[in-house]
Amino acid sequence: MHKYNPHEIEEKWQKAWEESKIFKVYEDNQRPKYYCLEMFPYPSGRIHMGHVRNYSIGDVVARFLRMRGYNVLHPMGWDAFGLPAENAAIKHGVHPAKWTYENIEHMKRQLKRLGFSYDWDRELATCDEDYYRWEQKIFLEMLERGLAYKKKAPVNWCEKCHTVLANEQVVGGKCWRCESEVVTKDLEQWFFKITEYADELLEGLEKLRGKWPEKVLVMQENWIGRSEGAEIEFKIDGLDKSIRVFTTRPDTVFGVTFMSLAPEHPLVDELVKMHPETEKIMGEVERLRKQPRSARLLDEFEKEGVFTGAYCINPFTGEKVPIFVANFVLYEYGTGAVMAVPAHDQRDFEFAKKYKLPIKVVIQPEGEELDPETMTEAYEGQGYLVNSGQFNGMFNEEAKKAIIEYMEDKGFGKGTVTYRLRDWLISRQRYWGTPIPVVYCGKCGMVPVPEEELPVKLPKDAPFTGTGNPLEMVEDFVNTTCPKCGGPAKRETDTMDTFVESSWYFFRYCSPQYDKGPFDRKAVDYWMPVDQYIGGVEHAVLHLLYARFYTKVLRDLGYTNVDEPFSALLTQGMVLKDGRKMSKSFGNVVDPDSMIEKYGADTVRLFLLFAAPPEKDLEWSDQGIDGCYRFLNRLWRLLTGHIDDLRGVGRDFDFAKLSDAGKEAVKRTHKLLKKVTADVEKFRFNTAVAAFMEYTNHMQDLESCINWEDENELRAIRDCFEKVVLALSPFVPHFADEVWSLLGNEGFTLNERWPEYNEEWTKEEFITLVVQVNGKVRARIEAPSGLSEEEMKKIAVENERIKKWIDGKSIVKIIVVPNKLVNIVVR
RNA sequence: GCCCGGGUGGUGGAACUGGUAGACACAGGGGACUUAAAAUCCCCUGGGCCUUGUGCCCGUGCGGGUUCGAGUCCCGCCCCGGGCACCA
Repeated sequence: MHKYNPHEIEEKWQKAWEESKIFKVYEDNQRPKYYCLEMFPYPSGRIHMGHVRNYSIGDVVARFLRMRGYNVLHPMGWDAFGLPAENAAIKHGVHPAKWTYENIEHMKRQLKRLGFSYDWDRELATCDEDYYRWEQKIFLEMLERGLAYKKKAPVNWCEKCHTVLANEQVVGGKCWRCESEVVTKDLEQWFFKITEYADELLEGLEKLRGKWPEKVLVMQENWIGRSEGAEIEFKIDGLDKSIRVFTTRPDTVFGVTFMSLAPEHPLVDELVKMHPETEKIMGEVERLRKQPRSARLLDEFEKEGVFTGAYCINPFTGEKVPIFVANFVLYEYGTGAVMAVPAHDQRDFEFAKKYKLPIKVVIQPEGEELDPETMTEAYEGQGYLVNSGQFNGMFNEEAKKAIIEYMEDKGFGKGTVTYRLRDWLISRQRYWGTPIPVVYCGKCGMVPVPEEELPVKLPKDAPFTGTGNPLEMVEDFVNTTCPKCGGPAKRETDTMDTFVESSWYFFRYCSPQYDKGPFDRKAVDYWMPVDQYIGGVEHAVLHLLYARFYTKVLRDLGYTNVDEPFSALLTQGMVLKDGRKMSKSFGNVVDPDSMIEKYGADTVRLFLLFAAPPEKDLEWSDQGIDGCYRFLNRLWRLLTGHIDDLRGVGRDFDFAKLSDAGKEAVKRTHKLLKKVTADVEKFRFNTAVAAFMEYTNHMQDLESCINWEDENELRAIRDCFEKVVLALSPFVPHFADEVWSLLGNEGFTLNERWPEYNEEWTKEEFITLVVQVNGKVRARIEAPSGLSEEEMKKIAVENERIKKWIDGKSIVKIIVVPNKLVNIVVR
């Protein structure tokens, strides 16, 4: 008898799979397609446990569906552009490309050691010219359509690193890398017009309800932040201009007592000139403008404002309203101007108290009299309008509509919708990214690089000094000729945010070598959308929103008719050690390689599937994985213990002629198959693995009772074991293929059909009849299954132990749950 | 503050649609085998009580409620995790 030797068999089967190209897939209209995708990794150097968990889950799904007759696309690749590569270049002098490709090499070997069923012929790296050239082409088309544009915008800028930082790279107002203060700078930056799709991105979420985690849907909803309201124009007193405000509470417009403008608002300079002490006020405004944006966005940051000296006119009341500049007003949101109603907005209330501005109540709640003199906070609830002219007495929700209608009629306002979502800033002043394919000509201005000149390649050599954008310093790259006039021109040196690459890689997988466009329409029509996407919840908004947006853009550019890329989403939890995320700094990293070394890949995969349901965080346990290894050894001994007897016999057997133990074994097997099938369908891998363990325990008990001399019995057991092995295949594929072959079979379990179970044999002959008296369990009785209600009642009532509880009492009623339970209600 | 999750033994987690709470595993205790150890196998393992039984009582964050019956449904709290947050 062979001992379970994971390393030997894993190496053997991985080689066999590779040689037979078992994971290669093609479009095939004869079979239903299934696109199973896991988020591709950043090639940071080594695979970590989080990846192994993610990909183990994906592999079960892919292998299961393939065995169920689907044509499964299961690709893998590399999200290969990004800052760590450039940091490595700065720190160790390795070229980002060398660093990245070496990491890919290593991580690919690690993934292969884990036995995942990827079609490696579809592998892609986003830093390949063949990949990013198509991204440049799509960019040009977006530019043409106005979906990509350049504008001056306030951004986070680190003086020391001489580069723009994304919001998430600003930690507590400081640069995450050099810890120097981040300032706000107005810079020309490239944006994608994601706001144009705000409504569609919001509505699209409805289609995904039930198939994406609710949490992710809600996060995207919040992020998009649609709010309905109105825009109202306030004329400036003594100036032929007006201020437009956005408000969600047009019903409170009669309560406006001042106006707040964002410091960046373009009218501010002009208004301040109306103040007698222009210079002093301008100084104050400048001070507010210099407050870092990141700090201004914090809740605790002190709210302050400056009176501009100017007034505007409330179009409803004709009242003069003072105009303030306030640091809490965001220029990017709404119109950058807010009508302040201190009685009904807490922020305005606090501001009014601070600067001693009037408070005017215009909404009265029922059964309560609001008095501006005694109010301690704003009343933001509903009520009836007062002090509001012809709208007095109206319920405020009604008044919203009436006031909007009135304004639209008179032409100084309208109902409108605003979003929190901003356009996507995609410029990065970094080397290791996709170059933005435009040039600047002194004569022609900004000129797109013609398509036939793509790709705009990253220059191989660039100085990685740690300051400034290396691309700017490569003369050969920067200096070029204008495609329009042939004159001297400068290249754009910004590269694209790496989230752009990950926004369409799933399309590229469908035809990764296609050289006539980003992807082959036919292949995409066949494979897309992704049927099951699996990855970490940390991408709930960023990547998953960008990818949805980009898909809609590709659709509108005519590349596809898919408008939601991921039909279903599973967000797996993190892998923790000692209750926290694994990290080098905390020294609690468990290295997958060392675990594979110790137990083999199958054990590692099995533990990650068993230790927690996929969507929950998983606590790594050295003892836990040990338990999984012991289980596989026990299972191995069970399945191979009589292998020489089993190998020679057929599979057809006569159930009726089996021994009791044989019958029991067959029934256990079919019940197991039923349970595992149902669990895998629902992604409940942890309970599926538990079912295998339970099965193994029971079969060990039966082992000595089974008649190993009887041919019919042997045939039955062989059939059972083969079915079990097939069901194990998605979980522990090397183990399964080895036992499959020891049982005398050719080929791979992955090419076999998922085992069917016989419903007849999953039925219990006997049940435990639970008898309750007044809802408390008082007896458990072994009884044949399928009894009628009357028979169950009879058994219950006549039971000795039950009699004790019901004698001398009157039975009020008896509730029967067929095949399960009887509850006798007595008084 | 708002919005999502979640709270079950010493631990990770089970429990279909309201019907036996604690499957499976880990840890712990006891035993078998062994000169010994490892490996393996067997038994016990939520708390309490006594009359040691096929026993009784309590027990799924807390307090109420609905129901013959609640971990599961409803109401009100507490705690933990995550997300958003001066968004007008």
